[in-house]
Order: sequence, then structure tokens, then C-alpha cells
Amino acid sequence: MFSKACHYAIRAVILIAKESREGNRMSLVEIADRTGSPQAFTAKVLQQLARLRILESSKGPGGGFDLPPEKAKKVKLSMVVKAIDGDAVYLGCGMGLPQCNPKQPCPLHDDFQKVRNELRLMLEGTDILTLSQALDDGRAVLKR
Amino acid sequence: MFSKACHYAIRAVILIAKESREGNRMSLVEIADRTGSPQAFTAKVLQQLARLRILESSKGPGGGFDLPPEKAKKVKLSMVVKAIDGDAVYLGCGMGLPQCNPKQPCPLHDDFQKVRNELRLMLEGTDILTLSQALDDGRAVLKR
DNA sequence: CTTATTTCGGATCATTTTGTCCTATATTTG
DNA sequence: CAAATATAGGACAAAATGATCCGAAATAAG
Repeated sequence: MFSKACHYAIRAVILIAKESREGNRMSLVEIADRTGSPQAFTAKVLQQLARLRILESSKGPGGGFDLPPEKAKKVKLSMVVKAIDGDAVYLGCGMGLPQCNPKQPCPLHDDFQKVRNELRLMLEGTDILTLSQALDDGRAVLKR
Repeated sequence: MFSKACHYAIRAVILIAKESREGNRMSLVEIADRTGSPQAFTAKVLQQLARLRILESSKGPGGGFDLPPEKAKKVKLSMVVKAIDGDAVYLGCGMGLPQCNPKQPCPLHDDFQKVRNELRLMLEGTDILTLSQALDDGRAVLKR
């Protein structure tokens, strides 16, 4: 469904948001460790998110990544997915036709679009702050 | 969502079913041509489907692939997808956790499972015969 | 100002997926 | 039986994705 890069991105962003709520800024090393993601690869992914201003980064001692609650509330899962995987998930044809539209649809067009729309609505309706709160009392985990 | 191999498989199976309804058996060359898929690669994919008895193949002059209507009715899209891509689409975690279950869920678990379940139901409820009928009066296409 | 820390970014490598080529094998037809 | 046709399957090439390494740039602190 999503690429590995996207998985790492989602996990990292949720963790960063959680720690930001407690005033902590996260270093790459800690993020990779607590999400069980490869460090250097995760660095690339976070770099990309930082460049797009989906999260904030700062260099130097005490630096790292953060995503303050007010912002985490506005950042939807869809934005993270789109930043890393592009919009193929929303727009691509179920059987890979380059131009699949209502005028020249593939045989699966309608059924597929219905499901994909559910996915889109879910991703657009889910913000990172809310997801990060699921971590609070151990209701959810990011590793293992 | 699905791999390219899976896209080729879906397109091929639908075309084969359509032609089978008219008593025709399809050669690999014709399948690749009419679905816009790479020939040799499609061969591998069809081989795999034939080995799993999802469609029928025969060698020699006049040979090729076919999928008679009674069988096409029983073959669901889910079977084709599973044969090529495995069941990661149904079982995988939305953020890639190796063990994401209701006891130790990822923060997205419930929302994601809901969407994925819709997808599963759609794939399991859609048979190849029906899809092939959408091709009949040009209501749908398999190429371009 | 120097040093230590931390992200940035380029280069490179590994793995997986996609795609091709060629030979073997089966089958129909003359 | 011989020849032609078609799938089966192995070996290999190319492209995309995943992952690592290392030096550059920025910044905080002594």
C-alpha cells in the first residue's frame, strides 16, 4: 500500500509530535531507535519532510526535529503520504492504465474509486496530533 | 496499491475471460498486445496463474490461455491479487509494523483496517466474468 | 574562537522489482 | 515421423527502491 520510506515517515512524525507535546525535541538517533527504522535512511525521509515544512528541524547541539501541537493538529496523514509517495495512491488506476477516466474507464474503475475514496477521506481526516495521543497511555505502539 | 505484475495479471485475466466467452483461446502475443503489457514479463505472470489453476493453458499450435465462463464466474479478483502480490494488502500494517494486532496496535490500526476491509470485500466480491462483460459494448477498455 | 553536536546532502552500494533472451518441452498438423 | 507453433522455465539485464557512508554546514556552549 505505502512504501517503506512512507512507513518510516509516518512512524517518525507521530513520535516527534508526541514528544513535542512534552516540550522535547527529538534527535535522528533517538527517532530511528524508538521507531525501529534504519537511521541513515530515515534521515533522508525526515529531510524531505523538513524541506516541505511538514515538520521543523534545527542543527547543532540540542537540535533535532519537532512538530508543535498546533501544527501537528493541522498536519494530516495525507500530507505525509503525499510528500513521500506522491499521489499515485489517490489517482492511480487499479489495473495500472495510464489514462483511466470516466470516459475511458477500466472495468474496475467505479468499484476501485469507491474504495480509494474511502482511503483518501481517512487520510485527509486524520491529523498527526490525534495519532500521537494514542501513544499516551500505551494504547498504541510504534515499534515491534 | 498493487504491483505492476499484478496489474498485468488483472488485465490479462479479464481479456482472456472475454475471449473465452466467444470460444477463442488467446496467445501470449495477442494478450500482451491488447493489454499493452510487456510480452515476456506477462508470460511469467500468466505462467504463475496457470500453475495455480486460476486459468488454463495449452501448448502447441492453436494453444494459448483460456478461462471459460463457468470458471471465470468463480475466480474472484482477490484470487488473482493474492496469487501475484500475496496477502500483504489484506494483512500488512499501515505503517509497516511487523506485528500490528489489536493487543499491540499501531496508532492507525482501526482506521486503516476499516478501509482495508472495504478493499478486501470489494476484491472478494468481484468476479472476472462480470469484469469481462464490461468490455462488451466498449463500456470499458484495457489499454491506453 | 574552538570544539562538539546535529542536520544536510552527495556518492555509493544492496536488494527487489521489472523486463528480456534463449532453450526446452509439449502438441497439433501434414 | 518431421515440422511448425506455443507455453514453460532458467539465466541474465535494467530500473526502482531501500540503505549506508562520509564530508559539509550550521549552531550551541565553553
